[in-house]
Amino acid sequence: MTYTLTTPLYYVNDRAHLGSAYTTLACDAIARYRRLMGDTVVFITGCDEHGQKIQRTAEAAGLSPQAHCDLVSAGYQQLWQNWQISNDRFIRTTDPHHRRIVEQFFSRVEANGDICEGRQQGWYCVACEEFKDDPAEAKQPSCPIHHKPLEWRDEVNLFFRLSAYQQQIEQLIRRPGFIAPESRRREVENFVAQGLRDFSISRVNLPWGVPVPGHEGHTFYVWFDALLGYLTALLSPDETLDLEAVCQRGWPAQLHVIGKDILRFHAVYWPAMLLSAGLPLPERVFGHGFLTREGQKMGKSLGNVLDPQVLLDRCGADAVRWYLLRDIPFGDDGDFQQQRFVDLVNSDLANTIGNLLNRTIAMARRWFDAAVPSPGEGAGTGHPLAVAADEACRDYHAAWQRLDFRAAAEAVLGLAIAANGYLNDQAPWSRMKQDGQREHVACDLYAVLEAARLVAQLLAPLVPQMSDRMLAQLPGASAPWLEQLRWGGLVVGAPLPEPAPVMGRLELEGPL
RNA sequence: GGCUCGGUAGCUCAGCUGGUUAGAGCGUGGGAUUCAUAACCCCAAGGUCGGGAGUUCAAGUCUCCCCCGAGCCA
Repeated sequence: MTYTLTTPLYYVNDRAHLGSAYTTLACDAIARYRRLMGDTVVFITGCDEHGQKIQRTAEAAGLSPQAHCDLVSAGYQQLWQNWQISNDRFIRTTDPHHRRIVEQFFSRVEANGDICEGRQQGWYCVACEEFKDDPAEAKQPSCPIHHKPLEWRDEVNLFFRLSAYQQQIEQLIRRPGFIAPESRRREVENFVAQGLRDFSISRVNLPWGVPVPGHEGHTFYVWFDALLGYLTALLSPDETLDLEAVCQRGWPAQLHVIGKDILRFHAVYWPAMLLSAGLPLPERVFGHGFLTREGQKMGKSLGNVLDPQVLLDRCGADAVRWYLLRDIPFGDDGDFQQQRFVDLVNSDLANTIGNLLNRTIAMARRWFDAAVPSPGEGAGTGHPLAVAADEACRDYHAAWQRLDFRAAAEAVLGLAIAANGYLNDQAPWSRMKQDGQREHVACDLYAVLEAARLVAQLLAPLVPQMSDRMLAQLPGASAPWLEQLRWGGLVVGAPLPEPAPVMGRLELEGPL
């Protein structure tokens, strides 16, 4: 099947921070898992580049808005490339073909009678790109989030008739699984229960935006055009395809992964817009939590921002992926703790898993002519490690269904721990000193190597580079992943190369 | 102000419909071992389960109040 998933289209107001990297990493893991499972994946990410905030940021930097956007979005693309993110698309809302999609979408919505003119009056936060509810007589109100003064606006805007979709949205968010994690659903329910209000989708006197066709002087509100980027991303720039084609190109998305702060846009506004345009709705919206650092909010003022590029350069992609995916329950807020990060990477990846592979290959090479020993009859599916592997696989796949990376990682780890324990119980190094134990040892080593191979396979979506390094040391026939996950895939008699550590221990000097 | 989530070992968290000595991993201490990336394996210490009251034969698990933290809405 086709599995379309998206990160948010990141706003190019500033360069990427760890939060964006976290979302993107998580999506990358999901995309890799689905591909391995045989799905046709369309993994979309990109940048959202319109709006007054961008215009002002560019001005402040002495750049044209376009030049500013080019710069920042190139930074995102480079960053994802450095992280080896496997996105299939990178959409920019300033891409020329995006404008065509926005126009088409709008005309559908307008034709459906869902656009009306209205006067929008109130205090506006440019940083939020949002009207606030402060009373008109307020003196110099400021935004509670950005701590910046609000600006008084009084303008005629175009409104989208969100109120017309009250019942359909109520029904939608009641659908089990649409909003995930479950704990976040109530929040949206409460909001919807208060009654949906029409929201403005255009701004006047804002040149940096997509012009609204047929409405001179109006450009689209950033959120209206940003969400549509998910559709544009499905169409190639050189095609003359239009909105009609998105359903053949992977729409509806199976999953929107977003930060919890923009849940409402994705779970309420966006579906209503799609309903109005007669397009199918996404299957699921997953709002994950935020990351703090050593218990504190990351921010420029505190000077404690973790730069994803620095993190990558100093620690490597796999270490960071493992820590974030394995230690933070996906959906909850998480705290980045350097000591714990180092402890977990070293313990899980270097010691438990890396060393398992290393010690087993070393033994097999020494005593069995540097090749995979023959297990005889003893290492069939009834073998304790085969049973453990089977259980690990079951837990692992079940965890992925819930997007529970942590449980998936723990399932893999459990198999590695079982294999290490088995080795210690059997103590092949002692048996080799006794007569008549050679076959027994051969069988044990085969089973442990096979368990290590399965560990490597299961690690593929989580820590792909480490997985590759492990598999390069374990001879196996090439086959689809699900077949690779069956016990017994290791090729008897195949040469075992000299073991090389697949994950070095992290030794960080100074804070990240 | 209304509502919603959390507050369980140093750290991150499990603990279903209330029922034997409250669990796991990391960290810490000890032991065993030598195949291995001073790794692996085993054992141990460590918690009055935010505070208080109540329901019950029995509460981390239910009810109420309070304290702390996060969030949504006003």
